[in-house]
Amino acid sequence: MTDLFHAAKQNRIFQDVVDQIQEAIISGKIEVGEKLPPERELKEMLQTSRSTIREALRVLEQKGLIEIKLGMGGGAIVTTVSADQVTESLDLLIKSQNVSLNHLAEFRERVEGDVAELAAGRVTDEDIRELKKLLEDAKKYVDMGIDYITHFWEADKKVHLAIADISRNPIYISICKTIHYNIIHYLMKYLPMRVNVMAENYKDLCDIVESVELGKSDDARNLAKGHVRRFNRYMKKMQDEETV
Amino acid sequence: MTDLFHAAKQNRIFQDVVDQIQEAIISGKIEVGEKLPPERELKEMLQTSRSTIREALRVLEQKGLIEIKLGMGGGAIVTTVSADQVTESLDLLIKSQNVSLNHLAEFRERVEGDVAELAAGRVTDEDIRELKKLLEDAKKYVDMGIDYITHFWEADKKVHLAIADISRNPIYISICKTIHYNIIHYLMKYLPMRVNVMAENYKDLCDIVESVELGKSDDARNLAKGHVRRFNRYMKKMQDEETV
DNA sequence: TGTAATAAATGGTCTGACCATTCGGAAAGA
DNA sequence: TCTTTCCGAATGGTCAGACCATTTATTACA
Repeated sequence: MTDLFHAAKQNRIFQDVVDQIQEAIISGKIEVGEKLPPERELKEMLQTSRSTIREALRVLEQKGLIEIKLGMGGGAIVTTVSADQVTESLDLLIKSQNVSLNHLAEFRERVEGDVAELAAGRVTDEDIRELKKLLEDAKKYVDMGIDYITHFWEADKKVHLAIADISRNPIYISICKTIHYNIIHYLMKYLPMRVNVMAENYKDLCDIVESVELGKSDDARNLAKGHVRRFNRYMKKMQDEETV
Repeated sequence: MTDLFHAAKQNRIFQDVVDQIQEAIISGKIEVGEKLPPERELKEMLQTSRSTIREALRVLEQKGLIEIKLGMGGGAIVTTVSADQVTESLDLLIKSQNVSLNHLAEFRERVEGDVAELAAGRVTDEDIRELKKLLEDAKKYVDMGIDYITHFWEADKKVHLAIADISRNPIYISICKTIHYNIIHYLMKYLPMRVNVMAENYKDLCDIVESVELGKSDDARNLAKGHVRRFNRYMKKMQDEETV
């Protein structure tokens, strides 16, 4: 029913099972948290075989509609659809379309700007406390020197994702996750391993957080955008030198 | 390997099969268009049972990595990953009511702005010809009146997607596709069925295309953003009235 | 030569068995 | 009586082997 996307391979029984269960979930006939009947019962209910039921469950699981637990009291539990599936498919898309660093960078500049802008308009005191804590972590790694650059990037990522959370927009949140998951590989490869890069980056983060705290949307946007852009330039430069 | 997202239910053999095949596909060891070995061979190669292989194939199929054909000469064919899976997951997310129209609208405003800006910097004469042709189509439906509003939205969508193409950034292209696929449902539901809405919209499109043609990035961005924003306001108003 | 019958390859389904994990309750011990 | 241990049932995971349905290639026949 939802699948306007696949050319309806007909006569696939498991697809019919998928459709029926998905319909039941989306329409709310089965609540989130509820358990589907065990495979052996579904088999009877739908007058089919267990293997067919299981293939259908694999599809539903991959769609993020159910989660399967082992053992007695286990089974297929209807889950709240999260952004994870969007993230995963976007991730696959990026990986297999050979999206270049430039494409990703161009996209990231704008997304991080948007997110910072939105966050500045929606931040709470609680959020600020969380951000400050994350900044402290980052600062720690800056002080510990270049050997901790990996830890620093982790902390940096956490700050960015925290800001994304503050945007309160699940689309931006999942997209930021995807970007960071994909960009880390480039960061490691192309960013110069110098202490002042860490320090510079840390300062940027502080500035962005400050604008967000003060609710200065435009500043937050521009700072975030500029921040990402500068690092994109670093990376591009390194990349170009490499290919000479 | 790609799945940092699921809590790694270990000891699931089919998951291991999924990972191995996915790795082979993403890394390019198997080219797009190539066929995977038949199930009975995979079974031997991976020292497992056919049902396990099949469950893995269901997952890969759902991920959009393979496509399965029946009969002799059929089998699992590696496909180019399209935006369809992203679209489908986002679609599910929206249906499960974790993403509201507001979230989608907020996101779209910015994305369309970005895309128009990029397009203005990269457009060719060829592109302009194509855009002008699409605008003519749209105009036709405007003139034909309110009964053709569905056709008009189709034409409108084509213009937006054409502009996305001109951005030359596959990430933006995929995301625009996803947005438009998901927003059409709201358009139908909430946009007032008045002729002047069509006319207004058409005029916006013309303005945007003109800025793109002239390479005025900032204008293009602001026009596109404003265009989307106004329609978001329309939709929000209708939605609010509905829930009173 | 062209068309129809046939065979072979391949995915789809079914059955029934056994294994692995988990949880609750029964049994054993303190 | 309370706690700990252990066993067994429920449930998902895997396996083997059979047969069906669809599609394509081949062969036979007119």
